[in-house]
Amino acid sequence: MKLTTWNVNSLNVRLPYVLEWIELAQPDVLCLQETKLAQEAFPEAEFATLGYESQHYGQGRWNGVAIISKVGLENPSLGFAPDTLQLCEEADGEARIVWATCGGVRLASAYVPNGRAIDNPHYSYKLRWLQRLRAQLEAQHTVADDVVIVGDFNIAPEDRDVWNIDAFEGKTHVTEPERDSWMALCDWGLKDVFRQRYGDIGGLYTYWDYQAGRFHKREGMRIDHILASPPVAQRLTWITLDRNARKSRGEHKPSDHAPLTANFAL
DNA sequence: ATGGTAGGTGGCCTA
Repeated sequence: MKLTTWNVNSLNVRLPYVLEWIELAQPDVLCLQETKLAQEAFPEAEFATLGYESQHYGQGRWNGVAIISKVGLENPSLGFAPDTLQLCEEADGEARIVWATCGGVRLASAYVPNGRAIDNPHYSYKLRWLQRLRAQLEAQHTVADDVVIVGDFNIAPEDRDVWNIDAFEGKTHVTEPERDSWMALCDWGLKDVFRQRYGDIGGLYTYWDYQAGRFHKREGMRIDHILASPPVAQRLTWITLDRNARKSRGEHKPSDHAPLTANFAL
């Protein structure tokens, strides 16, 4: 199974680019974040033409996540499961996670809240959101299951996952509570399969800010991730980052994130 | 120390 995660920063703007990329890369499953589309505005037919089923969870304006699959798409579920509500303080009205079973794997496409700033209420929302993700994992799965959570986590797990840790003093994405929330997912049993494959290598990023020429200066962050349960992670054959997709090409303007693709012998 | 850019929206917010 060839599985891709990609924060497209508006599927409305990016659709031609995404369709072209699908034809070139031929993923079995493509998980998107930041579609910024209302539920009814999702271009389901465009993906169906290429042989893919899809499940979108959108609210328009902001957020929006999708799973697009040519290896089946069963038991879709939008948002967090109701039975984990009691484990957290609040319902989540934002369209940030969608689940489906594709090719025998229980998959989630997730767009973790950004956090904005440490003193912003959105930061504590981010931490609670991650807590609830862990709670749902615990409530519904065991580590022996084939479970994969992919998406934009808005967390750089280690210092080498940003271009210069000193530039992040007092900033979100690298704080201890965020990294603790990340570790809680890893402690449950999920594996960061990019890190599994690339060991100690740093300087490999999935996101570059549009501002200040960050991409051209190679100043990025590794914040998009593929987390797999042990039975799936063991079957990783390769994982690759399409950095070229971050470049402008002719008519195409890029997302600020690059697609990350893992292949599993499934 | 600030701003730089991109996208959606509607007379700024989010990233």
